[in-house]
Amino acid sequence: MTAIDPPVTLPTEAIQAQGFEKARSAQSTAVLEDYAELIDDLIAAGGEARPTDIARRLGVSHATAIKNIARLKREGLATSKLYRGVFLTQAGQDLAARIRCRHRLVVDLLIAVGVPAECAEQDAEGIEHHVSDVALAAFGRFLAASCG
Amino acid sequence: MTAIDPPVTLPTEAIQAQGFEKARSAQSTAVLEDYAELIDDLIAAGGEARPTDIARRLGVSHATAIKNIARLKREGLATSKLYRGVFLTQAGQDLAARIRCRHRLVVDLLIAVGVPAECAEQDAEGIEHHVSDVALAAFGRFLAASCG
DNA sequence: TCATAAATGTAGCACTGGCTACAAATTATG
DNA sequence: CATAATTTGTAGCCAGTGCTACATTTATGA
Repeated sequence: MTAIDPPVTLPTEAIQAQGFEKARSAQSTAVLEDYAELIDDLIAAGGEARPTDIARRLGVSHATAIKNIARLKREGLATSKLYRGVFLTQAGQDLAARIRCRHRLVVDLLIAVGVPAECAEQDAEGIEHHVSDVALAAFGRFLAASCG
Repeated sequence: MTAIDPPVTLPTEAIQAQGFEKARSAQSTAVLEDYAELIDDLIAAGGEARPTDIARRLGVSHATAIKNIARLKREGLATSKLYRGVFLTQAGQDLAARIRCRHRLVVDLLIAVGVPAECAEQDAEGIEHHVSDVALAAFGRFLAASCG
């Protein structure tokens, strides 16, 4: 294996900091995005999104799920009443739609460059929150060109 | 714009939870990885890595940088003495090398599918921590095939 | 119906990673 | 050399996201 040398010259501090800042900012909304998309999926698949199901699908405790659902409500993305299921507001549904689109494109691109499907699906879960609109557009063009 | 329907059937809870779990786990090490790579770069470029420079390049306060450097030391990835620069242990250097390799591959792949270079560089900062070894290998094969 | 199970919600804790403000040390400068 | 500026470090705060443990409500079934 060939060693990879560090760059002799670094990017400017401002440019580099901008990249890290974007990554941190993306991370802070990643949870909201995951929940919105999952709730939308659950409602579409079974008519309801219950905290326990959400928790199981995310692999967290139900208490954690409820706490994050509360944040969704604070941000105006979801609604719920005591001991009832969770629903998305219009803003929440819009967000879910954007995220789903993003998710599909990322998965398709990964598969197009040779990543096994199951792996693509799992990696996309972490990657999708960090793909900018510019990159996303490029993904779309690449896929259109490569597979019609 | 065509609407994208949610999937009628969802993946099993276990599989889906696994993807989210991987993303969370990747995130928890992302900070360590960023610091290790940056420290390595700074030392290579200028012979030393000072907390203030690290902070500026990451776009955080120096206090935050110092706190995270402390975590690097706790995890055995870096060393430093009072009022001296930061250095990487062998483990830290190994980590930095892996991350750099990963970073390069991600940037190259993004560029290969049509993402503008500056955008690729910034998006990679968030994406790189979520690319599995399997996907990384696929990236390498794709790049080798597409541009020799 | 009433007891039990399941689901939902609440409270409190830990860790991470931001921040500002202040203190100490080092470096630069007049 | 003494003072000022920079750098480094510390302390304390907040928000986010996990967790367990306990309380409450709803659903199930004997």
